[in-house]
Amino acid sequence: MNNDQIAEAFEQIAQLLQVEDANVFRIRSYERAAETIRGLGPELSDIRESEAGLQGIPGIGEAIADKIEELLDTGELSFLQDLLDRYPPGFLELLKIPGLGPKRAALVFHELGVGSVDQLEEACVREQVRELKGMGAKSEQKLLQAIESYWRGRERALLGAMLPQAETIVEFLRELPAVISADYAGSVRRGRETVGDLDVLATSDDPAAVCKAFGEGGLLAEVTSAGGTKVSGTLPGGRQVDLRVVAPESYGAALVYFTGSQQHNIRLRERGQDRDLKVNEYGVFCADEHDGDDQEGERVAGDTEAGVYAALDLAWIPPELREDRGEIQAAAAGELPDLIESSDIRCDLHIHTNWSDGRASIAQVAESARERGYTHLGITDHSASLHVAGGISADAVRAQREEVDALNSRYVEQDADFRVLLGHEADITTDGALDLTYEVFDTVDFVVGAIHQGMSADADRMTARVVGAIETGMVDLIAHPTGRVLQTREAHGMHVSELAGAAAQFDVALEISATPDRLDLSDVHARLAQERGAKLSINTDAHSIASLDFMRFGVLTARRGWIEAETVINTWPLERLTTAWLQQRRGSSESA
DNA sequence: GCCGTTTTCGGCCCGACTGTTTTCAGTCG
Repeated sequence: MNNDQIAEAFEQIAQLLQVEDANVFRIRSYERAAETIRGLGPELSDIRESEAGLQGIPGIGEAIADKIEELLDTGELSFLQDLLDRYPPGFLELLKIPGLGPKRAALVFHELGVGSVDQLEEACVREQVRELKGMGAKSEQKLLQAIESYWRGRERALLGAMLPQAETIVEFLRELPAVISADYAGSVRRGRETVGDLDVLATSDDPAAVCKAFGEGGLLAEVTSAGGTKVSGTLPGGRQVDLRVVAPESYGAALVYFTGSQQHNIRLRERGQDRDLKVNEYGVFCADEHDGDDQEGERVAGDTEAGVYAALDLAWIPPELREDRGEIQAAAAGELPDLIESSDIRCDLHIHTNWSDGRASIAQVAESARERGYTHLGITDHSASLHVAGGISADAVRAQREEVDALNSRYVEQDADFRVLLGHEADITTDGALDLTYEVFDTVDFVVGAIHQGMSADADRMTARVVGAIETGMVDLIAHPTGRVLQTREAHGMHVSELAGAAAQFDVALEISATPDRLDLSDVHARLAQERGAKLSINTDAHSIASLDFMRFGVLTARRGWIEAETVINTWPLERLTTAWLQQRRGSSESA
């Protein structure tokens, strides 16, 4: 079992214990364990064998460690199975309906026998739910609406789809007269690869006016809840949006609170408690000494995020790191990473042109890259064996070479600070061979290795294929290393730790594909790779001009992985990339 | 269930909004 599967088991335990009305702190322990495990780079099976062991992981004690061992050894967990056996198979899905939490799920199950979303819908239509204690006609109606939008929206959406929408909403808010400032927060601001709903924050001296204007502004298909400082609703696509409005002096505290993550916020508030400070979305306050007195203590911070963190003796923590994955300890010790920024990116090294399955010409792509402020660019069309993507022959590669050389000559004549590199995306075939002739290898400036076929093989075989390609010394960069496609295809089992080790040893870069439905390596895997000493490369894998804009999603993913600019070859000046790295690598592979 | 050089027991983040309520539980983030 891999880490995600084990985390999933603990999430299910937490949910079922909530339904069973268990101790809330016991539930929190399982939730925290699940999130911690999702954020781990190394596999639990490896950690178990290490010196520190499973209980060396924060939030993992004896009981949970035992359960991890059982899962690793048997693939099953009797404790979870016993819980699951008490409910019908579709029961956990019920908890995904907004407005139906664990208490009401237990209620409809025990009173009405409802054990799935379908059955809940039926019970609402039959007006049975309104008869239950604490429920009424209105809650029944809300549940029906929630079910409908659940069917429409399903699960989480891709960051690539939601970030532009968040920006649109923020623009709208900023134009309202009553709004002083507005920003998006939540998981979009943290750059998570998928997003459940949008969280937006505004400051104003007249919050009620902002809430009213937002609710009536036409952006929302439906308003589900509206108060004086908070509005919730759904976008036309069914996606939920929450707006919160606070006074300017609370802006920083509200931004921290609303950006999360939940676990990060809990850590901050605990840290506040240690210092006799109360942290909430309005600010940081001296904890009140007097019993039974509701008066708030003196405000010590709140208008800026940096002030809030400073009050807790912490450096400001970039939003992408706020996942309770060690960032608070790092901030306390002054050891936060110097994260890569979009402005550090000088090139995109994985781009398809109309020589294979891309839409634009080399010259068009190059011009577009120049406009984006890049100083160089790598063209990488598919190798011959990838017929479905119009893979190109050795003759075609030679013709590309001539075209690229001619283009570069023009840049030299124009005294332009821009060059095109000719790369080649060589397929790693099902038998582990590299679809690359020496002729092509000698013609191009660099080679990207990638798996596009035979992805159902097991983890050992998949890893061996890619490591084998790395060991040829003919590959400079591994594209979308684990092969996952978000919400479509699971990562093929790949031992990323082993892969990163080989990449570090042979000085091969691993890609963070910036394509929104890939983001592969993931944040967690990228962090692991950097820790193992591997170089990384952030690329769009663009097949059109517009897709060059995906770069920022790759940068966000890298930042979530604690990646510094130095690790990423796209931040290096051209000379360093070509002379100091590519040519040196090729020299060493030829002499080997 | 986890955690701790003040603690191995007794703590564990904080607030808004809704609907069904005569004062608050449930849900959400």
